Amino acid sequence: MKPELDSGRRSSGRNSRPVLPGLAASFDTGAAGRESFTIRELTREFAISARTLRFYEEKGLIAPRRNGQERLYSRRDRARLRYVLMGKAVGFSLEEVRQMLDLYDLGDGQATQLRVALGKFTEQIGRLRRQKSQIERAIAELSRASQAVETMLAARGQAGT
Amino acid sequence: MKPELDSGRRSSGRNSRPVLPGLAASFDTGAAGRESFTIRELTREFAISARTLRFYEEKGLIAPRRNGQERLYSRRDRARLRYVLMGKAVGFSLEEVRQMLDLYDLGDGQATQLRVALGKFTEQIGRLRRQKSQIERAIAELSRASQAVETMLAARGQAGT
DNA sequence: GCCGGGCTTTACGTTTACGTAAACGTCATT
DNA sequence: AATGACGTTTACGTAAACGTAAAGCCCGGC
Repeated sequence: MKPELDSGRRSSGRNSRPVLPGLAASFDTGAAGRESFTIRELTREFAISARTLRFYEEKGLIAPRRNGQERLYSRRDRARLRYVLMGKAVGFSLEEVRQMLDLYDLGDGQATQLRVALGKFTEQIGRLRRQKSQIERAIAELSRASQAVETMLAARGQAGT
Repeated sequence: MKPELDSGRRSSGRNSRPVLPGLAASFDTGAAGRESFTIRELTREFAISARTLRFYEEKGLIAPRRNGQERLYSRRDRARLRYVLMGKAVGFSLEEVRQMLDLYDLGDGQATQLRVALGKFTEQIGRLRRQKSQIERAIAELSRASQAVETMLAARGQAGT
């Protein structure tokens, strides 16, 4: 299954300043002050399930520290999460997002990493454009079909009169 | 997994007269003359695998008669297949296509059936439009991000000089 | 002492549309 | 008899991103 375009409905006030790599992370808008967050807080802020957060952790996307058993998310974890959600929203798979995050972690903001990310963005834009034109074709096709059916129905109506 | 928009690359000459319900089926263009087809012939004509054809049969989309063990596809089967592929191409799931085909089979071209199909078309157009605008948002987002990264790279370049 | 919440882990289930063996039958060649 | 090419059936595997139990730990409250 290809990564489904996320509906992009985040609920973080109006603070979401979407950009992406080494950008969203550094700006770290919203929820100022807070030092760490519980899993519930994040589920509420981003409107995702706890399962989802654990799943992301399992996939190596986020790595909150523990207070005994409990997960404690730092602001950095939260930033990464936002990055993940934004990545999803623009159609990246979690795996792709992970790769970019990993790169980003290596040496902060190195040119190479920026270029890699840029490449991925460009690629993704291409994929999206192709998808878009497919969708446009499909819409055109369906519109034609609808027209045809409507015509048929009209004919029936006439005949029935 | 949501039904992925098919690439829509059928190879049936230039004869594909796409419309859809009770239309494509009746026109039955191309490959004139032939009375029945083997599984291989259809795989070649429509560029799909034999597995796919058997799968469609398993799902109740096509029901070729048998010559012993061998499947023999009639022109009607072939028309249904084309309908299925076109349905896929505009984003319907096989299940949805099956429903429409079933309807169509009941009483040929009844107004009710046409209306049902029309409803599905309209719905699907709506879904596609929503997808399209999501994609447009994603593209815009990614373009912005690319711009930002390029700017950063440019800054690096400058700094390095 | 028990109840309700919230946290945890492990692990199987879901969806869609096939791919991919495995294993065998049937002809026509070679 | 062996090799291909084509056909068949049964049935498990795959991808992506979680959902959904099931079962247990720990805490405050009544």
